[in-house]
Amino acid sequence: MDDDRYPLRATIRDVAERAGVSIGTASKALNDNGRLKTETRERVIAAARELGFRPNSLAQSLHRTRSMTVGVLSTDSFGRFAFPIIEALEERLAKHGIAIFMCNATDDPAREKQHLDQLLGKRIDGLLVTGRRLDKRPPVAVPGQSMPVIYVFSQADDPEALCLLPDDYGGAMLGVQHLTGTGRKRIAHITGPETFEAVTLRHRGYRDALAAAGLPEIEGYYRNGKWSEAWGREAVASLFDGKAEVPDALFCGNDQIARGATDALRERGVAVPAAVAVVGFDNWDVMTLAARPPLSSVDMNLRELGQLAGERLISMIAGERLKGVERLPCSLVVRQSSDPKQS
Amino acid sequence: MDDDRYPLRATIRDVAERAGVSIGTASKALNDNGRLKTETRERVIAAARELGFRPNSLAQSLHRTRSMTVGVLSTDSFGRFAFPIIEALEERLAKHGIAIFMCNATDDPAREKQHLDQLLGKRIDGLLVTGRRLDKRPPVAVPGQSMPVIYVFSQADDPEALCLLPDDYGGAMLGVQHLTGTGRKRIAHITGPETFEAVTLRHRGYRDALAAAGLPEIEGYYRNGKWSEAWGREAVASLFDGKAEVPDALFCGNDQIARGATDALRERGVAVPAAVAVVGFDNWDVMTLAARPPLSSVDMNLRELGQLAGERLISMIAGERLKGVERLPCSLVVRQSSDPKQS
DNA sequence: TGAGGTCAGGAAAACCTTTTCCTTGCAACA
DNA sequence: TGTTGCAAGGAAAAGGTTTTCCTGACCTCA
Repeated sequence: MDDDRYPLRATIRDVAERAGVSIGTASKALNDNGRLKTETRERVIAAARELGFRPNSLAQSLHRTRSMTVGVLSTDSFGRFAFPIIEALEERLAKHGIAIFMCNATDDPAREKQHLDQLLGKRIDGLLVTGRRLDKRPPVAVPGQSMPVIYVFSQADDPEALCLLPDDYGGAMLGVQHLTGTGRKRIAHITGPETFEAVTLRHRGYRDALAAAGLPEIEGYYRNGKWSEAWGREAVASLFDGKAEVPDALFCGNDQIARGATDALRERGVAVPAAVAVVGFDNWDVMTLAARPPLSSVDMNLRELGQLAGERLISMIAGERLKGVERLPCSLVVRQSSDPKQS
Repeated sequence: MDDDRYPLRATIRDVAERAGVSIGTASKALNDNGRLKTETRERVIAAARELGFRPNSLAQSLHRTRSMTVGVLSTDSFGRFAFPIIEALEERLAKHGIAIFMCNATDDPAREKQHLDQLLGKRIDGLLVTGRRLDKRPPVAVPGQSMPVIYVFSQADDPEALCLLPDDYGGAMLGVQHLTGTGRKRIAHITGPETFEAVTLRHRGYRDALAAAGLPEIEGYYRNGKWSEAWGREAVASLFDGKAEVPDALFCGNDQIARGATDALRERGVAVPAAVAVVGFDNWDVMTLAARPPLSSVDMNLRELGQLAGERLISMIAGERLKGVERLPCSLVVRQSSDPKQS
């Protein structure tokens, strides 16, 4: 073990020495500041390169008042939804030289506080909170407006907060309008538990889209259950078995339900999409592409949501004050389960 | 916008002033160092609390030579596999007060270099590289042993590097032994493309387990294809349709293949597990629990892998030198697809 | 009375950069 | 010749914290 330890890094003092200038001058040369002869500037830059000098951003941050880091606090052990968001966010911020601290506090307020303390100590320039959207969460306890906070795919119980969400209502409209527009008249909605705000919003979208198409709501065609394939199969059983009149389309609350429903239909010998069209929600390829036939689905554009969060965060760090709920439009991806012409 | 900007944070100087001591003394009081009267110590601590003081960890890091941060560089846009690993790692490191910078460089060397530069500037204490394991990746270019690097779920083409991987060979043995142990004689292996090292390792495990049980390898029972449900269905078709002798068990390279296979068997009226047992790989609940019947599967213990990575990284930061390939055992989760007695 | 010891806390260097303000040298101008 | 003006670069403060070393004050023992 001796002293073959990891060696020390070159500092600007080493660079200055090697270039034969003062450290102030070296700094100016490297940052393209001050009044220097081009020759001097180049000499410093060469010295820096030769030494593999890389400025210590801790020291820089200490001086400037920006750390060029933000925190991402994820409740809901960064699942399938948080991932694309965070990935897009990271990509967006990296372009501005901002790095992200990743923290996970699975609905444990104590761990959340601990993480928050740590992040505050690291002087992050902003904070992004994400997590499952069951209901409004208590706002993060950052001391007295000390930094911008954005909630993404998560809603804070605080009118001053900025929350970025997918437009569940509009997404549902989109899905159902696609079905009404292709001639479906008896559209059922099989979805998750009503404890999710998204469920009630999508339900509203469903109803409004039916109304807009002049279609009646049919008794028993709105079904709440779990977010699982098993529930999709079960719902199909209760909607179809022994019924004289059956749906000609299913709008499902997520792709797992949609897939379960599709499987159940196929096993009953009901043709999809000929007899019944199916549209899911989430556009999760693992489900939509593996289903037979592949599923049409509403896409929440989570990557766009993450990018938007990045932009908003940058604006707020620059001083802008933003608040309220902003909803990003969903889009519809049509596949064979609702349109036989798709390949 | 005026001056309702985000206010300044209290520094240790404010704390010292309020407690009527020098800043050195304040520091000692807060860090439980030096020789101080208990009364003084408590006065400082009280002052700190009243001001909501939180030490600036940038300044601390500047002084100590540890930043208490590590970088996570993920090629493979942190997919399903990287997630549990990173989550467990984060949890493990958080206990030691170490935060992680999350970077994503989807197989783009330029972005990787850019991220690396940024991380080096931030003086991370260590680096963890993760990503899809197709083949050995070129080692990360950290200048001259400047910090510990660990590859997890990824293998570097460098004998000096430490690589942490699941024991694919042992995992396959485990799965196949379970099948031979429950009386299966004709076990096929349906798996992914041979470009993955994991595929060849698992294949070896499969063969050795057969040999250990005194079973012959059967011509055509090892099948390479894609990692998809569709391939699982297709493989079953070619193994069963029009064949006089068929397998009595399928060991699949991942859960998607296993699920596709199970679906195909059911649709042919082949009873699972009565006539054919199925075992998957990955233990991905989205697949294993939704399949009918639920799938037995080999679990790579990715969370444990992440924890292990955290421990190793901490050791290496403390000065220990580690290298070589370390493989973590897999475990088997038995469900109905291979054992009718399971619920 | 003085030498030495302990206790409590202060002063200042160190960590690495950036930036503001100064100094020096030299040319141009009256 | 003396005054300006400018170019080039140095000195030092600042940013927040930790740590080493130092100073007094008080006590003990000879």
